[in-house]
Amino acid sequence: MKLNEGIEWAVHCCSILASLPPGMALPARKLAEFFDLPEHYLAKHMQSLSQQGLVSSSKGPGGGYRLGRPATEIALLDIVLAIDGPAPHFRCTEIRRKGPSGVDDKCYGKPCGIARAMWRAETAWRDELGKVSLEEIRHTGLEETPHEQLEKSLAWFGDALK
Amino acid sequence: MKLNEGIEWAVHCCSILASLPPGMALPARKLAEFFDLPEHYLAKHMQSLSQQGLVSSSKGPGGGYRLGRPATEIALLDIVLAIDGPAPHFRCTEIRRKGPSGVDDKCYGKPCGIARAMWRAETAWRDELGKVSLEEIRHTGLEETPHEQLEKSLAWFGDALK
DNA sequence: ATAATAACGGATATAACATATCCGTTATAA
DNA sequence: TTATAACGGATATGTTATATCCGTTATTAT
Repeated sequence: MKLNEGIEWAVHCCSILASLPPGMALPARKLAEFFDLPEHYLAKHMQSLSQQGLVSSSKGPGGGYRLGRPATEIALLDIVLAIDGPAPHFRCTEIRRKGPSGVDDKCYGKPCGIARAMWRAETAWRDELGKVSLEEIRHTGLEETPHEQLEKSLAWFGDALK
Repeated sequence: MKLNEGIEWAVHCCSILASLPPGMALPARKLAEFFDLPEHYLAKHMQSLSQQGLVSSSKGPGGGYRLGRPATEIALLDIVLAIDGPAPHFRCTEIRRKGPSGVDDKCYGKPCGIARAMWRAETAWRDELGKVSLEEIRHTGLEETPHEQLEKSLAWFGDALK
């Protein structure tokens, strides 16, 4: 199993948006260029973020994306779910009911113990993602970005936002 | 993202094997029949379990699969990894290094904070799966299986093991 | 010995999903 | 009026999961 690559893209893009001067917006085109990503496909992911309210969008020249709420109030989990969708990764198909020994559906109460255990693990995963704020991501990212890259980025965005 | 359906199959099958009288083995054919699963495909998954030592196999008539070690010493995590493979779900493609502002690879020390956060969540997931033993799965399963199904199952396996 | 069973590995076919592009539409700013 | 940019829908492509089939080897029962 592999997580959607768009998750990595979306988190990085949100982190950039979190560092944007208030009032400014970045179009998907610029974000794609900055990370060397396929423009149209990234645009699709940005639309998913927009639908969830994580970013707000404005059309037309000078338009683009900005954060939909403060970076302290966006969890890594929010971004992951926006891209990956809300469905649990483990899907119980109730094979315990199938086959020659299965009995009527109404004999089974709660979901089977195997599914419950798998879902508990998924809850632990989500909880961990829920603890991380976009602000933390942004801060750590800034701290750990090489100086040279930081300068190049500032210059590039300076030009881009002209 | 969706987890391999074979995980559900494998855990259920292991749970059956854990209830098998010592010395007995069940062929993939019988397991597939019992859960109404595609025989050859299930056989592939059983081979994965075998490669990891979770089950041991014996060829020829009367042969089949049995647990490779006591159910108390097999974690749900072991089964999940045997089927799903050891690779992490989140794969960092290092897009931070790409694009016009990226700098030389050796300027980047540890993996980026986003990947680290994603991997922390995955560790939480694995930890939770590591806490659950096959013996617990088996016990819970037995307790929650409808009486009628239990009787049918015993009869069916009785015939099957003749 | 011979026949039947069953795991095993490799090759292949099919279905589902992720990845990626394209197009027409709408909104908006210059 | 023109250019920009988000948006939604349709489509193409690639990759992975699902599923089957085959020949081989080991083993048991006849």
